[in-house]
Amino acid sequence: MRLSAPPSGGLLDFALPNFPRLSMTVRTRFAPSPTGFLHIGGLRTALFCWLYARRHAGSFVLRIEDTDLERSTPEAIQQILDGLEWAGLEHDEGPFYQTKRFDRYKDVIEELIAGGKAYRCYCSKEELEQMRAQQMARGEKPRYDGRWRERSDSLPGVAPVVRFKNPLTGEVVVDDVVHGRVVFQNSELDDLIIARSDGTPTYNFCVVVDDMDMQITHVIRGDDHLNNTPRQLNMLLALGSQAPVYAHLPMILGPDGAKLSKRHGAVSVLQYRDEGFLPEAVLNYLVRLGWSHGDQEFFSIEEMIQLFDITDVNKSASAFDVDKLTWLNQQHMMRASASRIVPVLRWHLDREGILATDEAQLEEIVRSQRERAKTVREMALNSVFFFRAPIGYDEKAVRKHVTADVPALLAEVADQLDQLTDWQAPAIHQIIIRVAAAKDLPLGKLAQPIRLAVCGGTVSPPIDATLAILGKAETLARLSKARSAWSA
RNA sequence: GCUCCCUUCGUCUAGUGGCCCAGGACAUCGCCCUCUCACGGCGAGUACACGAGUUCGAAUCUCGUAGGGAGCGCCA
Repeated sequence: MRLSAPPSGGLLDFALPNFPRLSMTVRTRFAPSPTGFLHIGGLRTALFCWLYARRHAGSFVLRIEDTDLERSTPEAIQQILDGLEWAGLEHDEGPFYQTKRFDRYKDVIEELIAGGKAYRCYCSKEELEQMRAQQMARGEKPRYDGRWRERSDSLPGVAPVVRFKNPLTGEVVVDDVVHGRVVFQNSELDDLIIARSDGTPTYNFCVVVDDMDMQITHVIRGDDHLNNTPRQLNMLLALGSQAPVYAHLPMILGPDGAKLSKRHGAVSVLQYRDEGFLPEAVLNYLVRLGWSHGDQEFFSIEEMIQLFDITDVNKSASAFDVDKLTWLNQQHMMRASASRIVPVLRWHLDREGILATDEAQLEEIVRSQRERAKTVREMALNSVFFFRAPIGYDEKAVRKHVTADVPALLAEVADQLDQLTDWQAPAIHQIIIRVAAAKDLPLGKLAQPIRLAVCGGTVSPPIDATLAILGKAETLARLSKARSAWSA
């Protein structure tokens, strides 16, 4: 049985705790909490989950962990959805919202209490705080001491929390795909709260119920969760479920090696889109953080799917390096088909207030600009002159390149270009070198003034290609305008 | 404080006992190409955290030390 995506917003009722797993179809999930934007770390986790599911023809489930009613926002949910969509990490099921599954959690909690596997605790927050403070003072690990574990009475007027009865002895073994065998002593764990005094379930508990209900086979997440795993495993076992495969990914650090946080280098993945990065480049960069395939640096999405394996993932954290991302971005721009880049370029031009409609011209721009731009945004910025005549000329460049003979030289070139019927780069090239040769000038002495005249600056694709894209009429108009500006 | 995790060039990494006085990539620097800017080519410097042990032989195995990180919440 495969679960198909239920109609959006519908209450999920595929709660099948003891339902035997009928197939070994891989099922991964990405489970962000919507308390902020999706950043690069979250995207990498999502990518690994997605790749693993794709590689094994499994399902990638999206689950929104919004049990923290205080901090979850609809805007954050939308941001996450937009980020994943931009990256192309489409999910097969979901998004499922934990807030829509409260009834299910409540049932499981009751089941646990009835089975003697959980109990109500009437401690006040103050009481717990005091307990922790005392333990810390004694140099002990702060943890709940189980004072209500064996009680069955209640405190009138006090709303209790529900705690999971964690085993007191023995050990929990997490066979992690990335970290290997990690052993935890149950004596180090305490009875964690699974339902707050207002009745709402807590994170660690919801995760367990969801992973079980959604029949997740591979839990791939950040290794900041490694410490949570033994608790979750104990609950899973108490619910009679079998454990999924765990893979705890190393964290991504900021450029300086410090933890990536909101105020420290972490930005929304959508910002990378705005800065002109291609999603496939960002994914390529991310897949190489903690994973490698020999010396290969460049991966298409297809190659990633084909080659990625969770068992090859590294254990150590890695620092985010924009320079390498930028290099990869250019590599992807250069290797992609021009038609792949055109819509992105158009989007960035649009943001500059330029409405570009000529598809063929845009393709030419991509072809001539992509090796001189590291991002599509940079490409757009460098290409503005194709759409808008320069409003002025780079002064320093004028001083350097516009000598007394330049106006006459431009007139000569303009005359010859005017005769040209075949407005193509090779023919334009012939004219320019012919004029330069006739005047016994190196090509640069002529190309730079022309460039300055049509672009306003000294940077552009090769001059023949530039003029070819610009078109005959526009080229002649700009040459004429520059000539009069420089004749004075 | 306690528990758990991590440690190869500045950065991402290759490396699973001899092929490694450590390979690739980004970045840096130099040279070449060149109509600008790039792309591209060639080259240079830079790393096995430290200490013991096992072994004929260790980046690779073991132990310890140091450093970094995570968790210990009625946050996720």
